[in-house]
Amino acid sequence: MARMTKQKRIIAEELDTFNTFFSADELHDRVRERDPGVGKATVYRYLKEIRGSHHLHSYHCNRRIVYSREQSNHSHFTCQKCGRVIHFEVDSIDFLAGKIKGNICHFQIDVSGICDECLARNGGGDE
Amino acid sequence: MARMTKQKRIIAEELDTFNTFFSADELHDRVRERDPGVGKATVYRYLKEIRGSHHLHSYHCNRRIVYSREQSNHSHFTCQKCGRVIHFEVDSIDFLAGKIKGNICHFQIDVSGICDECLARNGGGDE
DNA sequence: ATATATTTGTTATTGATTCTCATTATCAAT
DNA sequence: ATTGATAATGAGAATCAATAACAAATATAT
Repeated sequence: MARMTKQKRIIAEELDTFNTFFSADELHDRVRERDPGVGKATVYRYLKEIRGSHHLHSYHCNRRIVYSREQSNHSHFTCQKCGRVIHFEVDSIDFLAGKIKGNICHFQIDVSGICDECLARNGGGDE
Repeated sequence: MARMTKQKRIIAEELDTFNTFFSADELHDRVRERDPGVGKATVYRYLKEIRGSHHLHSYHCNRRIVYSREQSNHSHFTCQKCGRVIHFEVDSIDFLAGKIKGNICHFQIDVSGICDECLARNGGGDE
């Protein structure tokens, strides 16, 4: 069973200062401002420990793990040519009805394709 | 402008032998069966070159890039506790209407939360 | 306070992807 | 067929977030 430690307390408190998405590394930076001795492995371990609870949600974005305190439906469109990422929000999860067996912490929609600008430039790169 | 080469031809042909999702590494393996000299960087470069065309779609899954020849709406639910991944299909993209400015090659929905089994085991890991 | 199981920090690895750069190949125009 | 400009290649190194290993330090129940 998990034990509370000085390090975890600091990490938990600093975690609470984020209002938006953050990475393990960003959190580690804030933690080290208070205690330079805390190793990044400890941060990664703690995040893994509490993710999935209502305190922390995690998901993938551009091959990295990203965290947020609030449940979110942050979704994005990525251009496969130029790599540009455009965020958007989806308000309803009705389309998921009946598909998930479990407790949904959050969802994200990942759309990829060719953005308008790249389409204008070379017709979509399919020539 | 892109030039056709012996290597690209082999890669393109082997790519066609996949009926489902595949990774760059898996493709590299098949390519090397025909020409052991083809480097992995060439495979990665070619995939990057043609992805987004109607010949190849790419998306992320668990911090890796995965490819498919067919457009797909392959979506999944990942349990944040046990890591289990459950795939499902979503038939309509009506809910994306008006949100994307560009040409949609494919989309995926990434749901995360706690699966039924983990919920039964420890109530969601939030204690 | 003692025992013991967990946690920590350091350091080393992993693993997919990208970069480097000298060499080679493509292709349009001679 | 030859050339020249430039794109492509292969081998290996670099990157970079995330993990693993492990000895030393700590927390909690007794």
